[in-house]
Amino acid sequence: MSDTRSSKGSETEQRLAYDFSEIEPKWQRFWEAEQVFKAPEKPKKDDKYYLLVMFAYPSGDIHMGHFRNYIYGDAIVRQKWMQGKEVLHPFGWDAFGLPAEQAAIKRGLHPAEWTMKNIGVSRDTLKKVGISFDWSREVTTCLPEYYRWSQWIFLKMYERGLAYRKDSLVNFCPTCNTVLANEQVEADGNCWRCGDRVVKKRLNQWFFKITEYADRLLQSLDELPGWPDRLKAMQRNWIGKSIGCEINFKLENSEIEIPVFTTRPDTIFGVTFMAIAPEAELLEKLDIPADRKEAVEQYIQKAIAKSEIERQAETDDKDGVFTGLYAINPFNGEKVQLWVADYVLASYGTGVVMAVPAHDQRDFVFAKKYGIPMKVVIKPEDGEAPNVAEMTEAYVEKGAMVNSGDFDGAVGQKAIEQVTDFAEQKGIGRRKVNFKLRDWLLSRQRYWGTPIPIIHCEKCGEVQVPYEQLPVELPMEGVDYIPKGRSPLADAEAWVNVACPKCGGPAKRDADTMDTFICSSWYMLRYVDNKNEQAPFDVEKANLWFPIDMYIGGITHATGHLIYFRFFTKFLHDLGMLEYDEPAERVFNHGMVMDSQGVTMSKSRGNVVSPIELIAERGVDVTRLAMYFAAPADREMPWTAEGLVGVERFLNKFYRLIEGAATAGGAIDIEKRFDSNSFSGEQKAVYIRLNQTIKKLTEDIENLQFNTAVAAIMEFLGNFDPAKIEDEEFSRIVTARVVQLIAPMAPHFAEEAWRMLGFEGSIFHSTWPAFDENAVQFDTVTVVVQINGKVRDQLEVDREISEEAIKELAFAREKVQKNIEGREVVKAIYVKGKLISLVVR
RNA sequence: GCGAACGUGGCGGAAUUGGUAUACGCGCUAGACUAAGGAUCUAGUGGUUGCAAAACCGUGAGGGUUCGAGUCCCUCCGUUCGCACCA
Repeated sequence: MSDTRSSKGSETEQRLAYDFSEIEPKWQRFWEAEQVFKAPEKPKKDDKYYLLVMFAYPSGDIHMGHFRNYIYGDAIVRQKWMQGKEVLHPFGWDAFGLPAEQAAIKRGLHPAEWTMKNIGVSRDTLKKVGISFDWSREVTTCLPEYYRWSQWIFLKMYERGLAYRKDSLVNFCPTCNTVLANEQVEADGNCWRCGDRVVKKRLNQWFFKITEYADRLLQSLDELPGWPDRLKAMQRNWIGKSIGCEINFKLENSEIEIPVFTTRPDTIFGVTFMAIAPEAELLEKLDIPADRKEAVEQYIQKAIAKSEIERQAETDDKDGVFTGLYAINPFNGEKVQLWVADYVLASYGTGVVMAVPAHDQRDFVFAKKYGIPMKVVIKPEDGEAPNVAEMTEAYVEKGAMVNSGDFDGAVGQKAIEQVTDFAEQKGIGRRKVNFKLRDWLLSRQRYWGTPIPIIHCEKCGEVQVPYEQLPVELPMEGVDYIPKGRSPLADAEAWVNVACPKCGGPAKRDADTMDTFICSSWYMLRYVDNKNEQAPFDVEKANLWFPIDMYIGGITHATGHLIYFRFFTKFLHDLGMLEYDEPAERVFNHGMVMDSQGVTMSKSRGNVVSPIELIAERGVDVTRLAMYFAAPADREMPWTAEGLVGVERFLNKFYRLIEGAATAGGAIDIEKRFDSNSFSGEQKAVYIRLNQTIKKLTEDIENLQFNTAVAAIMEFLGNFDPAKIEDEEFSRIVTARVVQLIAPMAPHFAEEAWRMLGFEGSIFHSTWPAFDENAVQFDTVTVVVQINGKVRDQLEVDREISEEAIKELAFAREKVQKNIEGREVVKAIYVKGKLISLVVR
């Protein structure tokens, strides 16, 4: 055995039996030089495997969370290579956006400089940790060769009316000086980046009409069995489909119509007031009586000034103000008060609700507070109608209609249909589907993003930049990009002033940039053809590689990126550029890395563990194995350095085993077939255990159950002692097989071992071991004997023993006799190969 | 409030889906080898009782179904995550 107590200095005694600091870089260089992980241009459709990990935001160096994410994908693709698949495993950088810009400004650097520097550092690190990315496919979204095609897709959307501008009340972060998408406002109403309070502002902004795809985005979820249920549930919730009815009320003494959306048209006769959102545009059309005007205006101003957070905190306490106006219920001609109330959302439905306090809890609370009457119009099907005076909460269940004229007696869903039919016949309403999903606000008044390829001409209006003029490059010089509340590009005179592509007259470029989530909505397609200068990607190549077989990333993107990239995919499918209209067959959300106390790692808490330091100290493979082993891949992982100890010991043992097998000399014929009938007892046991382990590893890696995969190898080697086996060749083949099994998870170690055992070429071009289906079970099994549910004895029997024979054996046992003595056996159940259950009385 | 997931030794976690609970690893205890051990090897390690054989208890709590429940059903308790006035 070699002396391993060398080099590393006095502090860090080397723990491994081999010098990882020499071995690991050596194999990394080998993989790069031999292009071991280079994806083919055009794979064979049936043999391709596209594994995507979410690309990185280059905000510094990679951290433990990235590392965890990437080693999971890495193990899978390494196994796929060995299983003969043609693999695409690319990586890139989500390089535009606010965080980079802010970080750069803070350091007095240009965002491009800061970003490219971080990309360089992170790429180096990823190479040092030996992740098997095909670097020739690298994509960087802030480079013109990439964002040119983001602009191209934008224009395609624009041409189809899916990208449009409108005045809109938008989320605006005063600190970041920009508008935000709904998805970028945290649940508490604060900005996702700076955490400060978001306010509403009416601005002219660009939107993607993602709502046009709402139904398809929802429906396809049912056809994605490989997506986690939790994720699909979150998306369904976010899209939020409601089927209902739009009913037109009329303003009293006026031709103004007040449409409302309701999912409960069967409660129409119970409407006792209407409520309109403070921000609703309809409000501007109303002629508020003079004596109410001041009160109403004050209320509106107060409500709009309130942040989302305040309004959401008030779900129990609703307030509003009476407008002095009345609306007419088209079903019964009743006159009801029209209120302004901030519990009504301007952005959902029509911004007005018909309030039915007896049957809606919110309306109930509001009516109670302001003494507005209530009217019961629904009763339990087999019960009495609730008494208004005694109600402490709204009766929201469906039931039978009462006090509803000709509709009395109609029940549940049928009642809803009848009322809706009536409304449609009379032309006072119509069926309507509403979604919670809103159109995607995509423009940003910031510098560091993809310029929007639109030109505003005084004469021609909005004109698209001709395709041949793409990309509209983001100017690197001459822009003061420090945020001032309006687009920095608007002040870049040399850039913004252009000739109109249509009339040649004076015009200005649109000075907004695109939300970064646009860059990440189609990057998975650029990877298939990242150097294409004619199109975003080649259609044939995309169809060969798509769909993504496995997409790994955090759940944090559930209702953002993971919806957007589905939207883009469907759009490109509609353009005829993709056969598939869903991007990914399987999605896997890995858990987060926590510190040893179970607290999220963060710079501000100072509990961050650096993967770079860790691998420098203990080696990549040890760190990887410790992470695979520490917790199931989809769960939070509390990181402790103790976890490294076990895998270090294990790798040392394994290394010694390989040294032994290597010194035995001679070439190994790893495909040699054995006649298991000629095996000695111990040899046969090893053979069966090996086959069990191969089966386990084959399945566990495919299913991302790495913790049990590592355990299975440990268990196998714990029971494997070549000294007990006479057939030296057999032992060496077994050793080589186990090296193959661990290769996806400890790749450097495995390459080294592979070479030591006399093989040539990369182990990842060797063939993943097949298991012998006939040799995964032992001939004898342990059958336990339960008496009244308690285990009393166990028998070692032939696997195929008959039920009669084993019962006879069982009853003959002393321990069994002792326990059934003097009692009657009323039942005897035999579960093959597992147990006998006796019931005695 | 709604939705989802989870709760197993001192710790991280296993359990072929209803069939020997605690695999694998950490830690701990004892022993071996040593000048030495923070190296390595061997054995042990859920709890209680017992010299032992063995018995009883045991997967958040309580109940149920079953020959048999960590696993299925019901009622609670707790933790985590997501959504949150969507009419």
